[in-house]
Amino acid sequence: MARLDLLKFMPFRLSRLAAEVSTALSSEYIEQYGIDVPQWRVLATLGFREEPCSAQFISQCTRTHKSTISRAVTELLKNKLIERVANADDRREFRLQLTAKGTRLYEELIPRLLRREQDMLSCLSVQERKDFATTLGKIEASLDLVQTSQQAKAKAAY
Amino acid sequence: MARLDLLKFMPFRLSRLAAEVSTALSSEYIEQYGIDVPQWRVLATLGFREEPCSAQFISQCTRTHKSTISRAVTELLKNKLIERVANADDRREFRLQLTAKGTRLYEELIPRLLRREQDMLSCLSVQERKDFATTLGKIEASLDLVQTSQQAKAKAAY
DNA sequence: GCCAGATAGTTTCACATGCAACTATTTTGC
DNA sequence: GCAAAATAGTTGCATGTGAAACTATCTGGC
Repeated sequence: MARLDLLKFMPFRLSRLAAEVSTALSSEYIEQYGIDVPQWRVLATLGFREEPCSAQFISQCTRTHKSTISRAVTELLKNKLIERVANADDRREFRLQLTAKGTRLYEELIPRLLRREQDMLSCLSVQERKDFATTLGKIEASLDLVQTSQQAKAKAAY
Repeated sequence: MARLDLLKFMPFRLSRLAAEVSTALSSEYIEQYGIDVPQWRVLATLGFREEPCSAQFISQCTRTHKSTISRAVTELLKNKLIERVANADDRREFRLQLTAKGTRLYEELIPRLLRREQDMLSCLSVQERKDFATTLGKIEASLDLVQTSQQAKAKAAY
């Protein structure tokens, strides 16, 4: 009879690990700034990219449902952490960018989150971390998870 | 100015990967058997362990909230996939076990899920898989995620 | 033996999220 | 140039989940 040890089953382990890591990390911005995970993803995308982005773009590259992004954007606008400008070329679309306040928050948050990430990986050697990242990359690629705006467009064109 | 590429940020990558893997996998039992993830976790625990388990035990070793497990158990009982027997030693607790029907479903499901897991890891060499599992184990251990019934009890005793 | 606190399990509540329908706009095919 | 299809974004709805309150039972201190 086939048996399966849940604790050694990769999908379960990933799910459990991701949940734990996410909880540990999000406490950093939820408690202190009242920002939730979708809002953080919007800020992270806008802070990293140079130019303003559309909600659609953020949705695609964070792989977060567009309604979730829409609600996160609404909240961030209300708190004046981001602002949006109409796009003359396409009036369905808005360009989103960080406000000065949003940029300050972003710059305050990033070093702390990067430190937390390093803390969580501190149980690994430098080589192990590299290998782990590489392996994750292979799995992501095989599941077609590596989504850039270019690929998103290419896909849509299919 | 510190920047953070979400696509290279481990917490985000784990979250995205876990979600994708979970969706890909759960279609195997959701569509065909109408079983959701918490229900699957209950079945997997009961099928793997020899003896009947309490809901509490399942909750701890799957790290799933007890109310979620409670609801999954209710549903599984309704569908006669598991049964519960009163525990004479402690009448607050019920011992849960698979019914014949539940065992059949379990035995049908396991090989298919294991095959899916292997498919998802097929992009890795044997050595890479081993290393990946080892690395996950280290991170889990450092986050104190490796929960056995013994550890759970030891913790509770603190 | 009894009472306070712990524990197993259930249920209520609040809330986050995905889906689908919707509006407004743009693009495509003819 | 116009109708049909596609797209950006919003919103209503259904559902799943965690926190907390609750019931029933057990345990430990005295």
